[in-house]
Amino acid sequence: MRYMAKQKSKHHHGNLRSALISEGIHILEVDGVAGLSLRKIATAAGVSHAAPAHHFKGKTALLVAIAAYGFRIFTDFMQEGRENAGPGPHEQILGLCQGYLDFAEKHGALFELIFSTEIKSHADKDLQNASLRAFQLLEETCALFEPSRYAEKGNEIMVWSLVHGYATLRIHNKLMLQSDGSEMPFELILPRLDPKNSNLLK
Amino acid sequence: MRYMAKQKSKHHHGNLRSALISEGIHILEVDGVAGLSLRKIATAAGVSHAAPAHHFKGKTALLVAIAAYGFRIFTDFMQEGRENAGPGPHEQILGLCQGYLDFAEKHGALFELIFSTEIKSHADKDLQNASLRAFQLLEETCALFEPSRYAEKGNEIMVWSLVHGYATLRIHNKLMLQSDGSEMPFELILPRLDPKNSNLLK
DNA sequence: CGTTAATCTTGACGGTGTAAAGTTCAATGC
DNA sequence: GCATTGAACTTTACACCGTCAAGATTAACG
Repeated sequence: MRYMAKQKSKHHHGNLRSALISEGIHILEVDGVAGLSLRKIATAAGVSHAAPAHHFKGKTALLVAIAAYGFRIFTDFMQEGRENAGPGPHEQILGLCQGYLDFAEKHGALFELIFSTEIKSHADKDLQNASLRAFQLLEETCALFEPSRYAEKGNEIMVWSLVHGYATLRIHNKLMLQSDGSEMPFELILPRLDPKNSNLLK
Repeated sequence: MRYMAKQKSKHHHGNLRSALISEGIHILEVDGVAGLSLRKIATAAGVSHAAPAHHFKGKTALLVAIAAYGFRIFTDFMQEGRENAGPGPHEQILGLCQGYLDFAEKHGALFELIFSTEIKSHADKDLQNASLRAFQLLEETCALFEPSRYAEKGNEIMVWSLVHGYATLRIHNKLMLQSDGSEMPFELILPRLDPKNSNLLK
């Protein structure tokens, strides 16, 4: 259900594998990580509860595949955030972070899944590639700045830690409030970095 | 077992409630969050699987109690990190963060639990107090610096986000490496803040 | 000493992931 | 054209899980 097989049903189902991932993401957004079970996914895809075993080694393997897909959505959000931002280096990195935060807010369960210890510990190639691409997008954006004076990739890891911490704390913390009750905007805690080629235009 | 009741066994067990929390933390360190079940905790405490229901409303309530205890350990780690650091403001905040990171490393499962969405969403008073105390310790340390020019509590939230993001990313990411393969030290990404009363001694 | 209430046990229920065995069916070889 | 093969899926079963209801035990109290 809810998922239209692209090719006419060949064997019994057609393309169960991608359907399971698709249904998994859907259930994730509805019931959260806690409500995501293999049997529920299988039922949603219209197959018996043991059918997924022929496409994924176990529940974790299916979750890993879902997470890899989630990572690509995550990367798209960051990319889009960048494109919607102004051309300046600071605007660019801020836009990327805004995409980061938008994803965490709109796809909270998926965000929780892709950064859960159960998933990241399993060394799946597809997942690692998807995860790496996300970080590379950040690296590209950080390349607009002079590298950190203190350590190689210092800027990258500083920004990544900052935005990731901000995102996770915002999800389950109410500590991020200013005294007037409004939320602390992320741009106010992101340090300004030295733009590269700052001798050209300014 | 493994836990000695302090008072001679009164009813049947004595003080099941605290024993369950204690056993829960122990199992957590051995089997991780995924391996932590109500029945396992009950068995470890030497009672039947339904006994915990008389002390905690459900599994989540027990986990919340464990998390509250974990938050106090967490706060102790930060306190100790501060005390082991030098007297300067930057050394103090760095020491606190080091305690933060030590806790995340040595008590990874507990760290995962206390910041899990399942726990933090439940509004338990004891948990909130324990959680608040942790943040207050950070606020005290940030009081050694001039407040952020950009936003109230800007320093607090910046440091908290930074160290939290660094800790969580370090747990399940291998991206924090410099080109020589060594880990990026936290002190290299923590921006220097303006110490308060900087006109006195220097 | 009898009552009461808290503590804990026992048993049962539906749900979970996983493994084994059986069934269906498309593709392949002759 | 037809039997064979093997993949896809189903059925059945098992151990474990959280939770609930009912019963047993025992401390505390009048």
